[in-house]
Formats: sequence, C-alpha cells, structure tokens
Amino acid sequence: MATREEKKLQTRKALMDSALYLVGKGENFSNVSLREVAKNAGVVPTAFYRHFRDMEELGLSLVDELGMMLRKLMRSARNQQLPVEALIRNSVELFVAYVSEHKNMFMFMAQCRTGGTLALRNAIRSELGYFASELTTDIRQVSMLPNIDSKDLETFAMLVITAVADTTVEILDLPEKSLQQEELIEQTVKQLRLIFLGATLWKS
Amino acid sequence: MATREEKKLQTRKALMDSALYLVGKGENFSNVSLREVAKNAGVVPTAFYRHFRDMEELGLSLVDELGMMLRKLMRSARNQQLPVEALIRNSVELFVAYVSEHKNMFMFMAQCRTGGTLALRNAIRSELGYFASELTTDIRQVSMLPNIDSKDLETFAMLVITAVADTTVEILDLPEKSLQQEELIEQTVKQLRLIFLGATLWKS
DNA sequence: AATTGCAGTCAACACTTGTACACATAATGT
DNA sequence: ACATTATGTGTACAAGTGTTGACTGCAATT
Repeated sequence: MATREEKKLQTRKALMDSALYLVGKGENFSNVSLREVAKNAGVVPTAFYRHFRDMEELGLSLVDELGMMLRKLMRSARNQQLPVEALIRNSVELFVAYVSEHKNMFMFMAQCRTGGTLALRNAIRSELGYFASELTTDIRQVSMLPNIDSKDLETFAMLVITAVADTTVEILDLPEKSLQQEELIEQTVKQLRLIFLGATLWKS
Repeated sequence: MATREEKKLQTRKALMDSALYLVGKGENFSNVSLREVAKNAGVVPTAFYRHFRDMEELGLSLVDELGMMLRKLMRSARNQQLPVEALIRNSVELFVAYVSEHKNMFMFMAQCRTGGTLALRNAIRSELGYFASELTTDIRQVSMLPNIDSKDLETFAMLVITAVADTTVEILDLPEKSLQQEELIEQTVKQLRLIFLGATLWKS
C-alpha cells in the first residue's frame, strides 16, 4: 500500500464495502447516508467526495461490481455436461451458495432493482439483461432447444432470471440451511423445471 | 363529514394517499419522512401520531389496502369462459390497465417487496401468497390442469405472480402506451404462455 | 532537494428529521 | 347545558443530513 493510487483504490473499496455492509445490516440502500458510509469506512465525510459525487454514483459502481460477480458465477456454471434435470438443480444450488457468500451484494441488487433511483434500476436491469443474453448464447451453443428462435429464448432466459432473482431476497430473509430455505429452493427448482418443460415443446 | 369518526378516517386516508403520492413522485417509500407525509396531507407533523405509530405502521395499512385491490382485481378477472390463450392475454391486459390506474400503489408494492422493512416485506409476501392460492383454487374450479396436485399448482401460480409483479416496475418506468411498453407486455404474455404450456404437460 | 498535487482532516453552515409537551377546539356522552 | 375526550395545532429540541471552504501531510514530479 505504498503507492498513492493503491491507497486511493483501497479506501474507495472501503467505502463501497461499507455501503454493502450497511445494506446487509438491514438498512435500505436509498436510506444509507453518505456520512454513515464514510464513518463506517473509517474516513471523514468529506473524503467521500474524492471518490464519488454522491451515493448514487457509489451505487452505480456497486452495480459494476455486481456485473463482474455475475459473469464470474456464470463462468463457473458453464461447461458442465449434464442432463437438464441435474443441470437445473446444480445451477440453482451453485447460485444459492454464491448468494450466501455475497449476501450483501445480492441484497443490494434486490433492493435497487425495484427501489433505487431510476438510473440505478436501469443499470441493474441492463446488467441482468446482459446476464440473460449470455445465458441464451450458452444454451444455443449446447444446441439445446433448437426449435426456439433467439429472441424468444432470451425472453425465457429473462423469466428464469427474474424467477431466481425474486427468490433471492426471500432466501436471504430465512435462516441459512433452514428447512424453510430448503423448501424455497426446492420450489424454485420446480419452477425452473416447469419453464424448461415448456421450452422443450415451444415452437417459435 | 360531520361526525368525528368520519373526519378521522378522512385525514387517515389523506395521510396514506399522501405517502402513495410521494412514492409515485419518485421517492422511495423507506425514504419518505413522516413530516413530508404530514405536510402533503395538509396536516401538522404531530397529528400523524393520532393515526399511526410510525411510517412502518402506515406502510402496513397500505399493504392491507393493496390486498383489497388485488382481490377486487381478481374478481373482475374471474368467470371469463375463454380459451387459455385468450385468457392469458386478457388477464395481462386487465392487469396492466389496473396497474396504470393505481400506479402509486403498485410502485409501493414493488418497492417494499424487496426494499421495505422485514415486517413490510413479509406482509406483502403473504398478500401475494394469498393471491396465488386464490388463483390456484380458481384454476382448480375450472378443472383446468387436473394432472397437477394443489401444492405444485400453487408453486406455479406463484411463478406467474412473480413474473408479472416483476415486470410491473419496468412497465411503470416506461411512457404509457409506448412501443417499448407494448413490447414488454408482449414479452410477459409470452412468458405466461410458456408457463402454461409447461403446466399442461406437467405430471406431479 | 525543492515543488507541486491530491487524499484526507477539521470546523462550520443551513436543513431536515423524529418526537415531546402544552395547548386549542369542537364533537361526544351525560 | 356541561364536562369530557380525542383530533389537530404550535413550539421546541437534540440528532443527523449534505455540502462549503480552508487546512495538512505526504507521495509524485521536476
């Protein structure tokens, strides 16, 4: 942490982590104050401005980070040659594990997708849209569901994503590894199976 | 408005409407202050306490109102003897029209479902759950999808609801009757058709 | 080795926030 | 007709908010 640039990036990260921490603590991101964030990051309020114009800009940076995480998640889910059934369960469990490891970030995502500023909402939407289109090309490449054109496929991918994203908050609200959580996961798996069942018979 | 009780209910409603108005204006419900609400309702801040302990309690009352609206919506969608295809489109369009008529309320719902207090989130969840189970018994009564047991059917009903609820914010963000909005609606219809296609072939 | 530039500090400001308390006033119960 | 009671008013306060401007110290440039 000798060089200045490193040090700057370090406190920048501290600020972002601080915001996430507060969201994880139960606060709503749009309610989190600049001062709280600064204090929690061990920095004076005015130092905040050296890194972000305001909380929204910090939020947008968090969305970027979220995007990176999603792509990383996708990479680790890829290239698993499995039957559809197992693939769904596997993906969901992988997702759930990933969410548990990054609770704060996903709480942030869930909150801002519907509750943030317009700019924030749009940023997250486009990130999820990007995720959907990656999912689409992935399915294309495995030449699964060849009877669906790309546009429809993307629509369905979006359905999958919203179904999963929606459950996320609910999962986070339940005690980890609890029976209720398991049930919820089971339910989500079932929903995805339904979607794929429909997809195999869809003709564009 | 002679009697005292009426007058009280009146300003109570004014407070609730005021909160909804502010949400519709773009504010996040969890960011709306007691004072703002009071001022906008044409009442002094301390008068607020005569009706609600705090903003959360007001929020919970709004959820109750939401519940009533959903039930009303459901009633008007019921008893339409139509083929599945037409029924889906019909229901979605009815829902969209209903949302447009009550933008603020649905904005509130979407926000609090993921962004509110834990109590608020749970309240909305149970309201949507109730909606799902009504939808389930409706489908049962028409003896559609007889090969699905009630538990699975409710799971799928929940998928339908989250799919629609999710699109709601996005719809509200777009200019009314715009091309993009129409596209989004078309996309939602397609998603529901996929779900029903899957459901007709599902065996519990 | 001297100079510059920038991350972070400190103090201060004008506001908004939730809430407490004493008070007014008009509908209500007697 | 009178006393009561509950809705709404007014004032006040402590705490927290975003943002300002002048400052300090040290890494980077020269």
